[in-house]
Amino acid sequence: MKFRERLPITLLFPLPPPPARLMSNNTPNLGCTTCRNGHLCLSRGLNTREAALVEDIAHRKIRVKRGESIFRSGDALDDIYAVKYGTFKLTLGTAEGREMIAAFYLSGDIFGTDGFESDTRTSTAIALEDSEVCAISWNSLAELAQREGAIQQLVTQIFSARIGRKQRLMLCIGSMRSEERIAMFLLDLSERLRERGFSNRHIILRMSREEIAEHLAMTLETVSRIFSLLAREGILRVDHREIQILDVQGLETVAQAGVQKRPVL
Amino acid sequence: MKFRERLPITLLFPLPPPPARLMSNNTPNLGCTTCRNGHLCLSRGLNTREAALVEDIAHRKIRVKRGESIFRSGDALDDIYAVKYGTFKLTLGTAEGREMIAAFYLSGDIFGTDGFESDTRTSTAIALEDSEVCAISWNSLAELAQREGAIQQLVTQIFSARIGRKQRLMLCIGSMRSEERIAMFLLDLSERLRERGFSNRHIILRMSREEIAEHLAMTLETVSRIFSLLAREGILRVDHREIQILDVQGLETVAQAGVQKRPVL
DNA sequence: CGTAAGTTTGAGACATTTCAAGGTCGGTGG
DNA sequence: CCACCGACCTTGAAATGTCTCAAACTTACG
Repeated sequence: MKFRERLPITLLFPLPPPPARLMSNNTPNLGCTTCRNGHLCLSRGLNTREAALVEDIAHRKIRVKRGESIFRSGDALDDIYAVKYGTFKLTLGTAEGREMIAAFYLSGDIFGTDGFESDTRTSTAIALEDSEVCAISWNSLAELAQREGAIQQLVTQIFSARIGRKQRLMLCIGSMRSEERIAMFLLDLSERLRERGFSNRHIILRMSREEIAEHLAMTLETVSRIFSLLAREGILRVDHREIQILDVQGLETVAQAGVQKRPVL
Repeated sequence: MKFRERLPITLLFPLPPPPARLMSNNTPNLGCTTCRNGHLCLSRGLNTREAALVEDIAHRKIRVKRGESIFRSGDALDDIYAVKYGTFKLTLGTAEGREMIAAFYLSGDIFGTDGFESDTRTSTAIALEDSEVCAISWNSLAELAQREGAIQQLVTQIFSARIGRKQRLMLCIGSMRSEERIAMFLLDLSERLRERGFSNRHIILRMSREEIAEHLAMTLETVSRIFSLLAREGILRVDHREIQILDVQGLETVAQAGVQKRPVL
């Protein structure tokens, strides 16, 4: 099923597709320097010369349709990716069929950074909507980092931040109740949208209840119940995948302490 | 309370302390090339010349007593560490007081690799027994990696492996029941001990039930109950912190599918 | 209009936590 | 030496949060 905006265009999450003339595969080098994600992506914090170097190795664009994968578990590992526009999920799986979504990636996010110890993908990246990524040859980037200290530092930061993020998610899953996890998830998403220049109060989810559940280690029914609960509390307005955060502070409170049961009068 | 071996010395986990003459702080450069952890640690897969370069920047040794920390959340981030001998736990915490143990590190493990995005520690590393680490200045290592492709590759592998490990733990916590988690934990520990040349059937735990619980996102009571259960099933022999794996295959089965309730005849 | 996919809601089942009590071990001091 | 203490571990019973199963509903779409 194809997802369609049901409202007049509200500038939301994620970035709308660029004009059609840019949509062909192997677009000519458009450049990180002009990319709207520059402040988040691989050229973050670099000077013009350094950014140009990154630009040179990040020119390969790949478009994927909703539901298609960029890489799959078991694939050989050559590239890392930056989301140009769209959204991805990264799924982990075990032999016995347990599954989990390790992360969602928004425009400007870098992904595909695990599995270097075996040169084999251990996860699968799937587009949640029609999307485009910049593919960056890991060898080229490593070579570049070898020559350019600032770029090496940036790569380190990206890896290190990735570890930190996984750890926070782990802590979230391991120690929070479902309301708290959902609140956390929404606040995180909201913040990331804000960083990308969008409303942080008005979110259109690109993922299903089931995908949220798989990410936060719970069932889709529980996700649904929590959304309803938060809506009843007046913290959210929930209309299918369109979420409005009515009470940010309330949501933060829930994230920290769960919903306080109010005494029945 | 100081932990003491209660059995005739069985060569177990972790490495026994080196002879006393090596125990002073700032030991002269003893060298990764002669270190018994060489095959696991920062010189893994390097040739003699490269290993010597690593050796040059990894000469600083720090001893810590049981319960002391190597670094704490909020500290400035200068070094990464390799465990020379002993065991460490890495604890994460949130402002609201939720806690979790993100990892246990054994001899040869590298730790302290998160927080580079802000140059600030986001976790605390505490020794579970009297231990010693090699401190490696991150700046020196980065500089070295800049010149030596093989070392840069190794650093990448270490970071990437760290991400993979966190992901697997996340999957474990998110999708497994408590018996399965404990079985997984023991199998992982067993395998790591084997890699270090010790018995993989006979384990002396360096961590309390509570610490295992904090690591696997459950309560200490549940940990205790599962140990008892697995002992009743004949899979383990449990005597306080001394664990014998009697039935490896059985344990693997539990890790994959939990304990099957046998019908009451 | 019917179907499929996604979502909501309820009721009962279940795993794990919480609370509480008792047990063991090793160390310490009378 | 023995009694006591604190830290740690074990076990039970009740409480609780989440899951499972089931049904009904919505929306998109042929």
